[in-house]
Amino acid sequence: MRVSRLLLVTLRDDPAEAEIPSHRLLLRAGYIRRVSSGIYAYLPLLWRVLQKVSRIVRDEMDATGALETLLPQLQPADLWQRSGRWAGYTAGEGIMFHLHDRQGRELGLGPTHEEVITALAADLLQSYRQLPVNLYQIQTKFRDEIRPRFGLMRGREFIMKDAYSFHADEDSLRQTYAAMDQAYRRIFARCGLRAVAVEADSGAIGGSASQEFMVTAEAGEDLILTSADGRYAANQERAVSLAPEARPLASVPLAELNTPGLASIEDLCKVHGFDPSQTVKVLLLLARFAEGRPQPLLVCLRGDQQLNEVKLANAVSAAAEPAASGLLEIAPISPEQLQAEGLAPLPFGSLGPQLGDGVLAGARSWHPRFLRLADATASALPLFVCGACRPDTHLVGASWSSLGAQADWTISTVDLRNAQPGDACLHDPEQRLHAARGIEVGHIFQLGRKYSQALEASFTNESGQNEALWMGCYGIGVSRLAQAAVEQHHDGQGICWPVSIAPYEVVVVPANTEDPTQAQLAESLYTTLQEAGVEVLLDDRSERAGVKFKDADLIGIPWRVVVGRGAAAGQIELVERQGSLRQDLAAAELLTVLLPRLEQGRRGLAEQPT
RNA sequence: CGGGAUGUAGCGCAGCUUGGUAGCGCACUUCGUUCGGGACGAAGGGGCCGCAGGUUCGAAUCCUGUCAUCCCGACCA
Repeated sequence: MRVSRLLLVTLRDDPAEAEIPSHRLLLRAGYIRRVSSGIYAYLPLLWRVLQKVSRIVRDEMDATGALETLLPQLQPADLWQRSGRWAGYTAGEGIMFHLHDRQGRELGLGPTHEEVITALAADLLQSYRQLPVNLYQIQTKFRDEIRPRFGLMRGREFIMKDAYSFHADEDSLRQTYAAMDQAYRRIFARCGLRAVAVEADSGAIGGSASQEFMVTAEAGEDLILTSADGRYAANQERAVSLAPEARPLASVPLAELNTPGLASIEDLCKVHGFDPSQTVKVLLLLARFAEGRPQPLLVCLRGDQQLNEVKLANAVSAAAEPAASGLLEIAPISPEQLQAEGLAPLPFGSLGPQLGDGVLAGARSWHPRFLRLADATASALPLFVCGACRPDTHLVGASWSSLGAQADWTISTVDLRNAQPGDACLHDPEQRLHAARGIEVGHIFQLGRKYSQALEASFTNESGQNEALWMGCYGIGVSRLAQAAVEQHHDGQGICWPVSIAPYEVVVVPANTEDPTQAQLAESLYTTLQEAGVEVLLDDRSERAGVKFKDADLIGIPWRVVVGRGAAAGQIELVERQGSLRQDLAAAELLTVLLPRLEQGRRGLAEQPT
């Protein structure tokens, strides 16, 4: 391709709307244009990148025996009602774009495809003989993100590869899950990305085991915690660790402490000389559901620990009354909300675990009893400091039994704390957790039978019995991956694409187009490279050399062939975008020198074939 | 949705405090010189000052409303 015909529009200044390097560079180098918040046009250069990523994804998926398909983006509401996800995905902070057709029927724009594929499986899959089967597609997904961000990183419209596998039993599911794990590692390696697999929360998708693939980069939205020995890696949402030991509280009889104006753990400890690990803090929250009444929560944590909201949401979903389903949100209870419910004000700065359900009596819409949860670090404290449930008063030397646990109320112990960098690991307390930031580019799930049961997708097993299908699902954010690659591979001059996903592999730059010798040699090398199967650009623009070099660096073409002063003597210069290689050589030797290196680059970080 | 910020030419910005009818750099067009790391000179073209009301003889500038975009939080590939 000739650069003069490429519609290459590069910007000299950083666009004000972009914050992180990859977003800035994709805009500056002419890869994307914003059409609306979270909605981008993929310009020709980016489309080539996306196609290359897709090709690698296809290649590896096909190699596992998965079948490519293409499912509708416009999906009927009733499918989602049957799976129980319509309300959660459309009401409140739901992310599904939805609309009515001319008949008044409700439709959603597919944010994911479990419902469609499962309905299809129910139709197509009858016998264990057809199993296992794994279907995948690469298409645009629509999600009305609460906050679109960072260009392609979190768009409202984005390209995703999603795969769904169906199995006769859990063991078969585990095998395909493992095969996907391996395929994903190869995909990211072939794309030239350093990615790490971490244990993950399953989120709204549901199911049991799940694993995320993170491209490590400063701008990543996720915090990942890993052990130095590499045996443990998890998203902080999910990570478990050993909390630091609590400082023991001197054994004193239960006593009240006057604490005017001390409404935070920090102030309380500062004034009275306690350590935060000697205190129990109590959070009052309200869980709202798609179905069922709001549930007040009383959550206890050791004073030095932080609440993990994902763990809390999972615990609440598991423990909520049967009538409640589709957890929408959990938020702190405010004095205004209490008033709206017709309830008396509560002493928020000095709450204790012993706060009785009586304070909820007469609530207009809420469940009249607290769901009481305590983190294990709080439950394990023999003696602690906590609020007395009266303004400006705390208790010293409290214990769970002295407060009346088991008698007037019970509290469930669950893991609710955030694991922190520096915490000891469970698998080996000598190992500490280290933090890194990551961009989630892939996520694989063992779904189990959640969707197949809801949508009645069953098959006949070997003994003639009908059984619900076992399912797995496996996603890769293709457009996000492209931007993640830029985030991981750039420098002060621009993008440094890995060869395997670069829009073009080589750019031939005649330093001076006016010089016929240079122009002719450049043309001839351009042809030679094309004939050798190389994806090559010829920068035939009548720009000065500096402009062409700057643009080549900015758009990140991995190899540059400069045809300059040495052209008359048949000498050219070969420059690698990333790294330091820069060598003069005879034009006739170009293929001999370049092709082996290109071939290596095309494999990305994947192992050499043996 | 809560908190913060910004909307002036394709991009980056100034002008707004103190109202007088819009400017700079880059990009674009033409000509000339230049030609290995974003050249120089000359001459041009391009603006509903986000939008709508209001105040005023007069509004980019003051007031009110509204829309859009970005950042921090909840969501996720």
